[in-house]
Amino acid sequence: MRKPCCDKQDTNKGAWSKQEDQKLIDYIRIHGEGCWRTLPQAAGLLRCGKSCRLRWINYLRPDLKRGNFTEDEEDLIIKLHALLGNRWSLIAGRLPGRTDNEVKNYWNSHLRRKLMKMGIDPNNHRLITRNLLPRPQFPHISNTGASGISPGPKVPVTGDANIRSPLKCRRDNDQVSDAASCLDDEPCSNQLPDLNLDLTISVSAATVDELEDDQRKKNQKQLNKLEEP
DNA sequence: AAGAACCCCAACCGCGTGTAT
DNA sequence: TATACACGCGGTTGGGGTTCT
Repeated sequence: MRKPCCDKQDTNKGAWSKQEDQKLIDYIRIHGEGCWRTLPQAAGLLRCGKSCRLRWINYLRPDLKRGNFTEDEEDLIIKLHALLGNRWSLIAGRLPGRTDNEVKNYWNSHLRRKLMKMGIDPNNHRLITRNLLPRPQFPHISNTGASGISPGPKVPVTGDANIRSPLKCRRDNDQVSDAASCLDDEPCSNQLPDLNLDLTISVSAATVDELEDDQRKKNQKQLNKLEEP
């Protein structure tokens, strides 16, 4: 059995004090990041390593961009979410100065609602059509699966939709946005026209399929590049 | 003014993966 | 090969702040 990451009875929990923050900053300034398990003791902190790591990554890192998300960032998050699903660390990796936690929180508190207001299903980035769609819905797609907000069966994905890092393979039943599978399976007539993933203005419907296919290949290449060490 | 309801976000938790032994 | 450990990820929680009634 796996041991707990730290001796819980000897650690503080909850909000960090300024003194704790300072100790962590000072320690990392001198010794650098890493060895999170031994860091708390070495830095004189009564915290578990995990907690230190999270505090540093999400709050104390000097390169963090604080403040509201710009419209450009919003657009990018939406588009990346359509492509990558709930892979917050991957999405955050493309937003300099933003953390996965920040992006995840922003998605759950703002962007989900914003999309729903616009009549877009945030889970699969399709228009919410309510009986307007003549063609059948895809039976393998769950309405709740991709976001992880509502509990429900996780949908295993196949093919290109399951974009993975060659180094950091996620769980086998990892969740990926249905939009991603949508891109792979067939053209989505009700997909947002401006979600062309190239972050450019949309093009005529006649060429959307072609471009999507082309873009998919480009994106895959880029992702593979970015994932390389 | 006060309590309820809602929202936001920092922090925690459990689990999967990679690596050392 | 098997096991233990460290790390990183995504989902969830809870407390403080804000808005509503």
